[in-house]
Amino acid sequence: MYSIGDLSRRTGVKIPTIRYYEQMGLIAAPERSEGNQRRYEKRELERLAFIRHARDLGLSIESIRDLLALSQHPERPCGEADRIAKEHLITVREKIAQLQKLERELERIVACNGDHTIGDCYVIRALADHSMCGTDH
Amino acid sequence: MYSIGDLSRRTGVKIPTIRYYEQMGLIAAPERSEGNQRRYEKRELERLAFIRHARDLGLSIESIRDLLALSQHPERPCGEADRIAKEHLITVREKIAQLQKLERELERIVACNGDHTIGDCYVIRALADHSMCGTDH
DNA sequence: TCCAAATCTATAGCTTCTGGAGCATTAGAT
DNA sequence: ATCTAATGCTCCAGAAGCTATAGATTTGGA
Repeated sequence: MYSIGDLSRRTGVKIPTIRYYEQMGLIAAPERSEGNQRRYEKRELERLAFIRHARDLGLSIESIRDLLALSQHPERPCGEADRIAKEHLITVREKIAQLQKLERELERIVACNGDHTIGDCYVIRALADHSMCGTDH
Repeated sequence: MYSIGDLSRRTGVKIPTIRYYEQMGLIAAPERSEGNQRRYEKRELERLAFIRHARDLGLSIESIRDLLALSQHPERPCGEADRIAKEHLITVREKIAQLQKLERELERIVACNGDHTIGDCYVIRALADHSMCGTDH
């Protein structure tokens, strides 16, 4: 039996976050001690670790809910789980591409060395005038 | 004189967002028409375009507030503006690196082709068992 | 037994918007 | 001048995913 604090330490999920996940229905409401404190079993530790890992990978609460539901049915085909992961991979790749565009833009903007005044600062001017951009965004 | 709708069309910032920026103090409360509608000048159009551009580059409202304050003082040295942009570039690069780690992880996980069952699905197992990961996160 | 640490509930706040309800104003056509 | 469709107003709630606070209670160890 783990207290909520134990669970938090073992999974790295903060205590209020565990309670939040319970509220969101990602984990079931656990048994309570005589004094009404949450008491968890190993099963719930594993489930929370699963959630933590998926969150670390950037999956949304919604996707995780779906994956957890799927994992309750080991006999079903896994195409759906595969689809969720693949879809997420696509969004991750899009995000990377987007950020790399920003990186290039910022690199150009930051080329100013800070030894002059705001009046002719490239950072400020570049932000004020979109037409100075190299890429579209 | 622009109405809020004009401003929105010209800058690509949605109307409620413009009102939100006003509330947040990024743009000043403009003049009003007799009937209490917002009426903007070119100055405010430019300021909003600046904000839009900076947001597109991912700068926080706080950073933008600072940059706008700086731009009011063209005679001051621009080291601070430079610092804000450089700092942002660093966080962008960190985000990219983080996402690339996730990309590699997801690529490995997704290698499953969806033609079997949940019971032995690599997606599900990889999420359940952190030790299957190639990288730390 | 006593006390500090942990936990409880309920609620509000964070960030950056976005959307809706219900009503008022405006611009353009007639 | 009048009508009407589009636009604007304020206020409030919600989205995502937590985080923090307050004030009360429970727990575990000395």
